[in-house]
Amino acid sequence: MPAYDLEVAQTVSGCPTASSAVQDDLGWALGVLLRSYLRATDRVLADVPGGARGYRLLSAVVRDCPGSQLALAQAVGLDRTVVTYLLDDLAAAGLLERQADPADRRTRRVVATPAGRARLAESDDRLRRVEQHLLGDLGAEESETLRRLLQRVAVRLHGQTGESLTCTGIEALAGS
Amino acid sequence: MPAYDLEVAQTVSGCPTASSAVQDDLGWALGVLLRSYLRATDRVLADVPGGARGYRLLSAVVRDCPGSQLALAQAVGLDRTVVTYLLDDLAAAGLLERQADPADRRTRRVVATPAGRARLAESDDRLRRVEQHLLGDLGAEESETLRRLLQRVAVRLHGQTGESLTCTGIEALAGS
DNA sequence: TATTGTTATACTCTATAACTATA
DNA sequence: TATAGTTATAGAGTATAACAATA
Repeated sequence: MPAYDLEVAQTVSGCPTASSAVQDDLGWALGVLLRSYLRATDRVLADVPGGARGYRLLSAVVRDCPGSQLALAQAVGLDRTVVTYLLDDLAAAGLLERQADPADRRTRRVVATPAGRARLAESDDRLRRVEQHLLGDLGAEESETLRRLLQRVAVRLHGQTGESLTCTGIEALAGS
Repeated sequence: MPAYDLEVAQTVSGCPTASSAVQDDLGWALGVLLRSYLRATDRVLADVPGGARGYRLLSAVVRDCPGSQLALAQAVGLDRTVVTYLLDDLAAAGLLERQADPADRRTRRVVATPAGRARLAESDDRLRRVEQHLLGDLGAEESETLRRLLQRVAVRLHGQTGESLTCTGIEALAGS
């Protein structure tokens, strides 16, 4: 994925010419798309403490059933110490609570509050709009084709890396 | 881009069910792809000092004609102080040189060495292979379709964000 | 006085390892 | 002794600002 000049074979004052056009390069397209994606999701999740990782955690709490923090950390693919920090912030914002577990007093059961569920629903909504916006002016059919192909590629890559399917796509944001 | 259960309407012990399947979600696919992309490029560029940003810089030096460090920084979208550090490492590795500019003794003209050009060529080669590997088992026709659609989307997004076309796709790595 | 490049300072993340309270 | 959660420490990375040398 080299850097590119605007034109294919532009020659500038004796310098070597660019070998590829922007239009032909997958890496460039992927880069632009992913960059836009990261920027947009970052902006959209600004009101969730911890940003993308906070969202991911909140999402897991709401959807994957509350469990211990350790189980939560593993499901989301974060270190347990990081989870502590993130939960602190999410709890301070009133989006979830740590409840005592009567069975094992070492563990804390993490439960989302109504406010947390509401915030999550809003975030989900915005994220869906972001996705639609990213695809932009593609027609319905093309859009569907792109989604399908990306899905195929992603499913295969996912199988290779052996990640937990419970994790969300935004997980990449953390660079974990 | 919510987190997902494996099944669409799996209900676990009274918890709310997951609302979407993995297969349908663009965000998830983009996340997986992005993660794989970053991992692969990171690995492939490990022998370039500064990693992806070092590569980007080296690439700009070789292809966009050597200029002042400031011009270089702007072309690549990095802070000039970071460029200083990166150039230090690239120069120490013998991939480029800082030459005095007879016209303006404040500026340094950055020029790639033969070793630098060779290293860049290798990196470009590997990056292309990475791209092909990412698309993996898509057929030739599908692969072409995906590239074309991504290209369309990317060109449009690119126009919206007003980035310099000289920048490479890997720029996303820096999270700039 | 403005500009190029460098160096220094501070701040944010992250990762590792200690610590506590239970079991 | 082992585990869940927390807190403390250290390191990398980044950003901001001060600095030296030219113009």
